[in-house]
Amino acid sequence: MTDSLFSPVPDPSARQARGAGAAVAEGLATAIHEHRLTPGMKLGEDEVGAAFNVSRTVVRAALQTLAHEQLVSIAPHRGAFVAQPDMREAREVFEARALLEPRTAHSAALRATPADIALLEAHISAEHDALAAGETGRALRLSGQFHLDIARIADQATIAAFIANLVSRSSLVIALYWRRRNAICESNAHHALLRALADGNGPEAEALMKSHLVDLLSLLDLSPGARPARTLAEALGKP
Amino acid sequence: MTDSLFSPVPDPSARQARGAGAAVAEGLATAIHEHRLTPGMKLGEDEVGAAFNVSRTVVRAALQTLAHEQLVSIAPHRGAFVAQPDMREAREVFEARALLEPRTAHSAALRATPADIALLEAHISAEHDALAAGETGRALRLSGQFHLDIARIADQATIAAFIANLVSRSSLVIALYWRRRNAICESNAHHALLRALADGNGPEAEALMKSHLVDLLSLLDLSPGARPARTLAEALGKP
DNA sequence: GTCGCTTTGATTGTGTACGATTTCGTATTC
DNA sequence: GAATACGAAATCGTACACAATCAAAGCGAC
Repeated sequence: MTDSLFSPVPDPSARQARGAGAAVAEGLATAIHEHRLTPGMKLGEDEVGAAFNVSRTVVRAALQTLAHEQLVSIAPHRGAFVAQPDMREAREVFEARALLEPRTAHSAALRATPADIALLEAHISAEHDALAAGETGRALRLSGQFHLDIARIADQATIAAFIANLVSRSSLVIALYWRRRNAICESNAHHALLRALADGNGPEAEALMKSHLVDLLSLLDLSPGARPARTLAEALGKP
Repeated sequence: MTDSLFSPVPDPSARQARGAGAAVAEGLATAIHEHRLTPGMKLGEDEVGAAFNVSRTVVRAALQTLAHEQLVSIAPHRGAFVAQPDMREAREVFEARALLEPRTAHSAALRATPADIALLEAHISAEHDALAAGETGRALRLSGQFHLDIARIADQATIAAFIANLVSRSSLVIALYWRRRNAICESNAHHALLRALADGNGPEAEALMKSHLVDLLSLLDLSPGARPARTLAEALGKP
């Protein structure tokens, strides 16, 4: 059952650094980013190990890695689960992004080379294609990659790492608190951002990024009386 | 030999959550923060395990935790070493702090309760005492704790976690690139900050924090032709 | 029929053993 | 005499096995 989830690993040659543990972590992370693993799902060590054909030792390392990125939460003697950020954490994640990413976009606009622009264009195009093909999971992951690449262009590895963490967690937040399921077609913002970056227009890139993130936050349902997440609905509705 | 380094763990009841691994990580982290473990030192798994009376399994988990916080760097098949951030990373760490902490101080000033102020006062006092007693390591760690507590008062757990990471790494940067060894007596800045926080003066707290961080950065020796760190000098001069 | 306790099952936490890889010391050769 | 190649020791990476712990099922009492 879980084999079908993990076997088509998108990038098998991603990193083999530090053994196979990183590969497992990468596979699980992309599965989470693509919403094939939804918040609250249990990640049993034997189960994951069987899916990746590795032993529990390496699975444990991978889960710990993901726990440090706060993509999974480990309950002592209970196991690892895909994290379920509460509304407070959800708000904080986007607030932190609103604090970090605009200035990063500004820097990126001043440093972007034609090669960078081409890479971003390819990303947007791939995202569009995935969306057209109905693969909303892939589209969502590529959308995150877009933000991540901007941070990388800004050439601030430390802040880029923070943004990578926040983007990952945003995927969980979206899975839990997204309002309208089907409409993720706000790639206009990405197009506008790309234009500002290509023009080297720092202030505009900064403003566009800020408004983009505000828009994203406004599309979340963080009303105080909202559902306490679909913990049981998901856990019981799936198998 | 290493037993003498680790046995007097400052806070044995810190967290026993998630087994003993967290305790080992905490012990190593405080040792690094207090500059008792200096950048470049090797952290052999058996060695650390013997020091804490735990097996390699838990040591490995602890080292991986610290590696994710970038306090130690793990070289495949070589072992774990206390991280040696290069000058670029050193600059980035303080740039990131300058981006995050001022606004956090602003928020903290608006939310600080009398109990919070008392806690900060106690921290400053303890730092002063440690400095007077010649325990520069302890003083340095407490100085970091001061910044961390401000972030906690601001009630932004996500950003506070980032700041905690940056403060930790700052300790490594200071160990490597500090200019004048003996003069760390700039606790005046902390006093002024405390005053602004107690008065609930957000803008002043923000400005003070910013200038404080700029001062700290200016006290580092990040000239391009500086020494390539004291890797061997420290490793050979200590024992 | 429902609540509480006990037992059983499964899963995680930890320790240990074996294999792979690197490194350091030594001997050999140019 | 210096550089290189080889061998041995040490260390890390992974797998497996046992013990501790928790959750749920089974049973009994109210």
